[in-house]
Amino acid sequence: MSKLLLIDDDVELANMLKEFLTQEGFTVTTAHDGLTGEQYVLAGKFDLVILDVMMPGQDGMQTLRNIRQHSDIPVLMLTAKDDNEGRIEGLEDGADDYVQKPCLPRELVARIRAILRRQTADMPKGNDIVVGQLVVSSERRKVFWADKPIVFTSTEFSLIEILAKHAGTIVSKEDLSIKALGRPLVKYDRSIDVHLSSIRQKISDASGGVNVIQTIYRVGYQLVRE
Amino acid sequence: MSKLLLIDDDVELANMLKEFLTQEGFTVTTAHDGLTGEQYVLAGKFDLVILDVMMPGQDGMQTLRNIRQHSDIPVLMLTAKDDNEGRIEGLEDGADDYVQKPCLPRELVARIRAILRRQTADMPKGNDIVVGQLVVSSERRKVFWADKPIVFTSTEFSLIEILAKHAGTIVSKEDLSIKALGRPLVKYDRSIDVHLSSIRQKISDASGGVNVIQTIYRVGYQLVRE
DNA sequence: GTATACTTTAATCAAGATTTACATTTAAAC
DNA sequence: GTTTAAATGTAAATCTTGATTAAAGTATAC
Repeated sequence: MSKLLLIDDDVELANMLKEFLTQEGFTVTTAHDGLTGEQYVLAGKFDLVILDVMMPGQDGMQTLRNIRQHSDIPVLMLTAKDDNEGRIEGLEDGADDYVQKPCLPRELVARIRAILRRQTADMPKGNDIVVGQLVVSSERRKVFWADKPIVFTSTEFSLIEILAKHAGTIVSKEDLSIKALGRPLVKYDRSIDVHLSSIRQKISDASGGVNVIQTIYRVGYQLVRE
Repeated sequence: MSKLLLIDDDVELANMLKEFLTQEGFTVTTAHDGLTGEQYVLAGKFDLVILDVMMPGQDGMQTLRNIRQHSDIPVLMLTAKDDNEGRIEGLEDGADDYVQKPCLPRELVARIRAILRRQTADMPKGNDIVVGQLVVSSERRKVFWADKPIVFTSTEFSLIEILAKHAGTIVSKEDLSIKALGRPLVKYDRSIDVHLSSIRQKISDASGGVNVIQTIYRVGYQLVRE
């Protein structure tokens, strides 16, 4: 069954949830602060993380960002009532869903199952993302155009990987910066533009002039399905 | 059950703890100074070390560093109240957790179990880590490429072991330094680079030109499954 | 002590990321 | 339509990080 990591400073609540989730057939590990949680994510092979937003020390948002530096694991956030700002912030930083605290365990389970289902549906074979002729292998960090390898640098790969994951939808430049470069976009920062330029060049060379990355002025970029 | 090594100069306290931990199902060996403790670590097959920071002669920090030269065994440190500096220093030097003295035996047991659980999550099957043609035997501290042994130094082994444990995911250079060398990465520190260079050379020689260690620029390294 | 194996530092080169600079495009205001 | 300010594309310069080799420092065994 699926392995969950529960990060919450409230030990009592965590144990209660753990008990309930275990009964539902999940394997649950708990961590009671953000830093420990992060280490667990890197070490253990979990399928999903449940992360409390409000924690002393390193809070949930920061933990989420740190986790996203290294891992694409689905994250479900536990948030205080009506914290819509945090909700939006978290979704931008890569959270997969939200549940309000205090929560009905049953709802929590339903959302966990929904995310896990979505996850496995998203990625059919291995970890390869296929968009038309373009194949992005997250596992090997390699990219192909119709089986022909394209050599990308590390940052270029991160960018095309993000675009490929969200193929068909628009990703903001801000998002690209945070997720691929690990820092927010500042004024006059042209890094993303330059990297995208190189990526387009390389894909164009490999494909014979195809441009799969579309610019949406003042909104972002999207990888188009041919 | 798990075998613990308790290193503490306070004979009376040590015996008390030993008794309690034994009742909890652990097998406990005691040492009353750092040097003796170190020898025990190297000699015996322990699962975890409980180490007092304040000891006459060689103190706990030094003992920890010495242990980390040769072993990745989990270490839980016993520290004086509010010694946050030492706490940070110790974590940087590779301690797995902290407990304040005087401590509730029950909390100690909980933390021991937490560390051991985390540890076993790291190593799911047997003790040999197999990644493609590469076999890393933690027990014997030996490495093979398709049954052909490769001779690694102690540090090289620690590095490839860590990478193998996290095969398929990225490990930061900072993490490698802390876990393999037992110290944080400082500016202009090229040690990890040099060791990785040697490791690559040896694996390449043994395999006939294969490079299994991938660099992710400014992020870290990962062992790829071929 | 001396020899040996190992680790770290130093130095150099190569690869990658970011900034700069300028051309071009876009959308809105007039 | 024309103008304008902001946003984007891209080439080149600059800065940062990684790879590799050799040399210097450390520890260990004999």
